[in-house]
Amino acid sequence: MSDALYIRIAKKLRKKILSGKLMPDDLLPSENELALTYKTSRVTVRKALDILEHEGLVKARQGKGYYVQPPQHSVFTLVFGDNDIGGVYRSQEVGVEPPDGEVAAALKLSDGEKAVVYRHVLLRRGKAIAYDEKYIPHDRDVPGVENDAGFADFYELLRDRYAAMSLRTELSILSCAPSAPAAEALCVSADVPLLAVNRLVLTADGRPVAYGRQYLTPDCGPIVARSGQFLFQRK
Amino acid sequence: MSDALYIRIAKKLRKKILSGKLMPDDLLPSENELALTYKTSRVTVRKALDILEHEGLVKARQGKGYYVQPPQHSVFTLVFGDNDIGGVYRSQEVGVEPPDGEVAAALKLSDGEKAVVYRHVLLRRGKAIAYDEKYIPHDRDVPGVENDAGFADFYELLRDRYAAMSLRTELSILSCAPSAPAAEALCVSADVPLLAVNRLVLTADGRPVAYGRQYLTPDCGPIVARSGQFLFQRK
DNA sequence: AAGTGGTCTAGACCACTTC
DNA sequence: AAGTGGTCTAGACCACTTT
Repeated sequence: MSDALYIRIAKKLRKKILSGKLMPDDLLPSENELALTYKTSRVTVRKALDILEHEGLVKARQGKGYYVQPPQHSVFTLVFGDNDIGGVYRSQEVGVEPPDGEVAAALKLSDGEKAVVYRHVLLRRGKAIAYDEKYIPHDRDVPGVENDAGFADFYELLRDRYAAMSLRTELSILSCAPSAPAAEALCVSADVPLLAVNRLVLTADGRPVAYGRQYLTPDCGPIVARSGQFLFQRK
Repeated sequence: MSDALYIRIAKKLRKKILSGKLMPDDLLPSENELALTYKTSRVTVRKALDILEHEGLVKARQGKGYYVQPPQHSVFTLVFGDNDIGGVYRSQEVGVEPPDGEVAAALKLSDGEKAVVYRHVLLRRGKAIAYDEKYIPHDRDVPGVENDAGFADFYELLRDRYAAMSLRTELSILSCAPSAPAAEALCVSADVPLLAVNRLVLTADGRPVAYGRQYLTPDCGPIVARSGQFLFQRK
């Protein structure tokens, strides 16, 4: 191991925790003890412990010490792009419409307000496997209908109006029978169960700015999530 | 703000990024510049930048500087417990069975090997809203059938054999029509689309140790995921 | 050569917990 | 009072990138 010292210390402690040598709620050696053990400074030991704390393996309590945390078996990371089911998008239509009730509620539109709609069908090997609808509140000041040829994800569509870093999304996943337009676009009968993925895009302060619905056929395969929080690469 | 200095610095920089004052791929001031600006040491500035790097807002490049990262709009955090759909669990049956093909494949069981099965129905306000099956490879050495009265999650069932911290789980979410036993247990007809959540529990080195299937009726509501990585509480 | 981040030290003082 | 983690300093040297 030619890692930095604090990486090596973190690895050794992590191994003890993952192997069960240190069990949940156990107390780790104190920072001073670890500094003596590894013949280093307290600062370096703290860097190692910070890593484990970020990974959720350990929690520091002032005046007490570092405790091994019980595992978070209910937290999963799901990678699911607006635009990465895999396949070719074919634009179905773009237009300005009065939205249906679900969309109006999600976007908090009042009566009479309209939305720009982008509808696409996703093809894989020539077969329709998903149907995608995107709704953005219609704003007379903004040229609403753009990019009707290619496929754009939400953040491209909203780029001119919102800083990319300021938006977040809530996904809702449910099972449903296809709606009439979806059944037609996907060429499936009404009894094929589809996976519906609804996407609500919000500003940092919670105002809805866009709403999307995707209907996935069984050909898309399952949506997969892995336990553990997403960790940004720490070399 | 009576936060620590490094927290205050992180907040100011974070605000500039989220508001769009600093855009993706922009270069932040160097550590030395920031140390001068905030009249502090390089170490304290680094602590602030570390936070932003963990949040994925910024990335350090040696010899160059800190760059604002493009947003990760495809990464979501899903909280979905083995046992927290909400409601009361009623044990249906516990037994040792030859598993069906899907289960045998997931658990990599060879022909003739059996599995301990736990079946439960989840009730909410007296109504069946979910059906739950758990499979654990049958091992003669281990008392397989235990806890048949109450409901136990996977990590309780596996606690005696595996250190809690050493296991991870993969979820697969898909839409399906109910299987015959599920339809019967849930009292739904075969054309109600259900959400199926399959759960594969693995050791750290990838050996499967348990498999579960949950069938959720529309009454369970959608599965919800939020964009952004799960951040362990950093006070 | 000069500037950047990456690692590390040997202190200091504070706030909190336990005895 | 003694031990714990929390914050902060003022240096040092290294590796990498740019000029």
